[in-house]
Amino acid sequence: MGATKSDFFTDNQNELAILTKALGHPARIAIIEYLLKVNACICGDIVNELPLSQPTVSQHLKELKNAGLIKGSIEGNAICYCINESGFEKIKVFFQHIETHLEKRNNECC
Amino acid sequence: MGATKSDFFTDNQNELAILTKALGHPARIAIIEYLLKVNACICGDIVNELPLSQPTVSQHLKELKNAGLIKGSIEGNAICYCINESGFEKIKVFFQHIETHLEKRNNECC
DNA sequence: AATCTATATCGTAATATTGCAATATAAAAA
DNA sequence: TTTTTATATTGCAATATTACGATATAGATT
Repeated sequence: MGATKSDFFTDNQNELAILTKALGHPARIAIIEYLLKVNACICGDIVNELPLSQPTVSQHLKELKNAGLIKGSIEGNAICYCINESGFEKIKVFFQHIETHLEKRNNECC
Repeated sequence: MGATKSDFFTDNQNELAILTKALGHPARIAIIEYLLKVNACICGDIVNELPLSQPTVSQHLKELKNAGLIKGSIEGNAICYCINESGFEKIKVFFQHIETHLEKRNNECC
């Protein structure tokens, strides 16, 4: 027990959960917001920006990258990070789906 | 160690993290999708729909409710659950913010 | 009142996440 | 080549999440 029963859910449900879970931490929201502001930066910039140690920031970056929300490219001895649009595109589709449903039914809730 | 340093982030960052974190599990994505489909239902319906026990479903519903993504109203001895639009509205604003930024900068990434 | 139905809560085990010091890796600069 | 700079990885402790059996709660039904 304790492990998520991913096998019993659809690929789409698991994929969406991975994306939203990756956003489910204030540090990672802050990283995304920072990347939106500066467009691209290196890990050290984020370490200076956030109240977290370098290993912790590196770990959060790894999670965002694994989820497909950011991408990093080697730039000399540093790594340049930026938003990965395709990850956000998938979430966008999900929320558009929600929007459509909510607009149709006029909040005729229980 | 181990606890999230919420105090060091903005209210908005923490709020967004709570909302996205609540969506960060395939069972909870499945619950939201089911609620979109049927508009409103009781806990037992979701238990029949998902491969999870009643206590586990009840716990997931509680998390979605605490995050502000669903709401429940007492209906006899059952509880009727449905989508809470205001929660999704907040996430929508965040993603619109992202959209705007990504459109401006023409993916001139590193 | 006794029973049924529907949910919530408690307790607990398994697992995952968060955070950081210490250390490893690897390219750049001296 | 030694040192500096930038990032990743390892190891570990604290905490949180996931899941469910057992049980509690509370309204409906008989």
